[in-house]
Amino acid sequence: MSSSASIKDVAAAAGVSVATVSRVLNSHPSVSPDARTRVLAAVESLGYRPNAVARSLRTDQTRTLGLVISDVLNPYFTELARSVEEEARALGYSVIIGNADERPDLQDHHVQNLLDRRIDGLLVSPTDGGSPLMLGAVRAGTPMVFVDRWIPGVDVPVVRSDGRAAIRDLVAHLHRLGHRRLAIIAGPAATTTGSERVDAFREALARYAIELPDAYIGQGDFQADSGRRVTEGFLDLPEPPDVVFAADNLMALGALDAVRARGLRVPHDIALAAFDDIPWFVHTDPPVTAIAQPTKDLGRAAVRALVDRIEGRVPESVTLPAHLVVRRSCGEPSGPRTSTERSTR
Amino acid sequence: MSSSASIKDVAAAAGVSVATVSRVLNSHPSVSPDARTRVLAAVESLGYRPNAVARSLRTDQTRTLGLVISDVLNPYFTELARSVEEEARALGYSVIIGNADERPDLQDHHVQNLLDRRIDGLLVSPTDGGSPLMLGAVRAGTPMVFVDRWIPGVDVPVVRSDGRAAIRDLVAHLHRLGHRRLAIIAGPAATTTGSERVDAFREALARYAIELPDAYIGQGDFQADSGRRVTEGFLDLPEPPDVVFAADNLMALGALDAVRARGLRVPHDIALAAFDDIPWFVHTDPPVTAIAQPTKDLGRAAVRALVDRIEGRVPESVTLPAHLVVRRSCGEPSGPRTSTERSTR
DNA sequence: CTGAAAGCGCTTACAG
DNA sequence: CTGAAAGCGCTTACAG
Repeated sequence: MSSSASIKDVAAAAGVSVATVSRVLNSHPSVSPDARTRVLAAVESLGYRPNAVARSLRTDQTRTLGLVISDVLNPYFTELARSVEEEARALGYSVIIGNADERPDLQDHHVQNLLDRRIDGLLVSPTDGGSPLMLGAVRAGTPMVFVDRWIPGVDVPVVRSDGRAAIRDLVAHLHRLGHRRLAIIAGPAATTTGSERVDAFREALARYAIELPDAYIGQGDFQADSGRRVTEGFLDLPEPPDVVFAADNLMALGALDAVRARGLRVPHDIALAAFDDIPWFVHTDPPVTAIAQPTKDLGRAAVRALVDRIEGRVPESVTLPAHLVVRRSCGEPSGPRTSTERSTR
Repeated sequence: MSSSASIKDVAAAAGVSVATVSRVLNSHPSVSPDARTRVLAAVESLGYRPNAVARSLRTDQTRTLGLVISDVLNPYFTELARSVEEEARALGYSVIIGNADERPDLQDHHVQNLLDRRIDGLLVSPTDGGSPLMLGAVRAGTPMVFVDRWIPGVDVPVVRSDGRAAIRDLVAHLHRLGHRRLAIIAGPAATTTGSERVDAFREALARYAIELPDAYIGQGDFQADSGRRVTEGFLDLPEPPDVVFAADNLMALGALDAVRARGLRVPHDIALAAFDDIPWFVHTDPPVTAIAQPTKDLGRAAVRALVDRIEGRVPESVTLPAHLVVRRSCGEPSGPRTSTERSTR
């Protein structure tokens, strides 16, 4: 219960002023070797650790980044969060994660909390089109970078991956396998990834003169339950689709649940593909064809952009390509169904 | 770039002293209705938000909890972290997560960082037997609670689940299916969950007069790669096991990778079971039999214990039971192999 | 009910 | 190279 030593205690023990202690702690050049030695000895023997709270108040920097993501339980965001933390640590920053759970109100709660704690910068993957709070923070000059999703019309660097080419590849793959009735489980239209993936899908279909009727666009929210619900709707259609493309991996999980609950089989009865690849997709029944993002690189790039901004350099937006990973959930890649265990990648 | 308003600005705008502003902000009873109204109006019009850093320095509390877990990428810990954050938020605390990645040095880094930031209390799932830093923090009186894993001989409340009964059920299930050569992929012996699960497994086997030879104990580290490596070793044995029980879900993933790489089939060639259940296990090929922990409840209980400790009440250790979820990865539950899609739970 | 003042633990011009 | 002093933005006895 020994309340920890303060800089005063160290100064007293070393026989110097607190200013000198502070200088050696911050490796300020003008300290005599003798003073330095005595201070270091005192620090050691007292087990002194500077109070980061006091330092932050004084210097007006917390060396902390805030990360507000849509859903920690989504393996994509978990990996993103991990990569963010690693890069931040390498650059001398800590990160506080806020989980918005796809709820704008929770997102605002976390943004406000992070701002109150005076984080040096904010990384956010917005759940919606931008609340007054978020827009206010941007206007107030809070260093910010959007990652994965962004808010159109707001002047903030964006680090994301472009899935258009991969979605074209996916549609080509599906078309080659003979699928013509293609449906999508979309994310919320208020998110960029929600609307972009639908747009890219529609454009890719157009190349084959295939329409994307409204009945084949299911409105999900990036969480498993919505994937389940939407898929049930598709299966109830007079003319169900041949393929369901889930705009994220959790909705794909929900789709699998729904298909299985009906006693149907993938890809025999209905094919499935997902945006965002995860390790488990190799082992699902069947292995799931997915579009993989360079998640680690995105996290790293986002932190670098934010730290550039914080430290007065010019941050850059970054767009990295995603790529298609073909497995067996849309049918056998070649000819009639065989038992080949093909693992592309 | 408007540097945010301070309490002084509010006081000036409201025509009162900063003390009065502070009082209304902290809902101190003795403030006149008139003063309160003027302060609130000033707060509103200036968009004032108290500086949490300054408040923390003054009150010596940050309303922040630290959570140091072994591996965020492990879905079990992700769910635990989420539950911890939810309960903490409900009680008015924020949480900073440190990811130790099963490395004692990283664990120490995070503990030190959290301590420097003066978190009010620490929740930890220790990666090892306890570093001098961790033991020192306990001795210094840092409010602490262990969750999932703990350090023997250290007087800190523990919130965890007891897998013994579930492991007995698992072994009974395996025995009933005719399996006699049972192997385990263990976690690090330095962790309690690492050693306990092996002990419980050995004890359960003893009830059937089955030995657990050293060759059937593979040393893993709770991460996927080790599960892969250990499983390869098992398969190379002159007499490979009938069943592999992975002590966590990531090592089970690695085991599946290894089995598939050999072109073998679960459960036909080798059966598989895992500690820690995850949603994907329903959809793997085959669905994986697993032991499920009440993860959400553990997170909640851990936060409550820690907050009890922080706020001067007496914290209690909590042990919750885990339970077996039978699926198809150990063979058909009844009679010869059928195609029944049984989903227990 | 209210304000002036001290103080939380630091850092940093300023003067020497 | 060093120390005294101011100040970061709050809270809280203390006195009135």
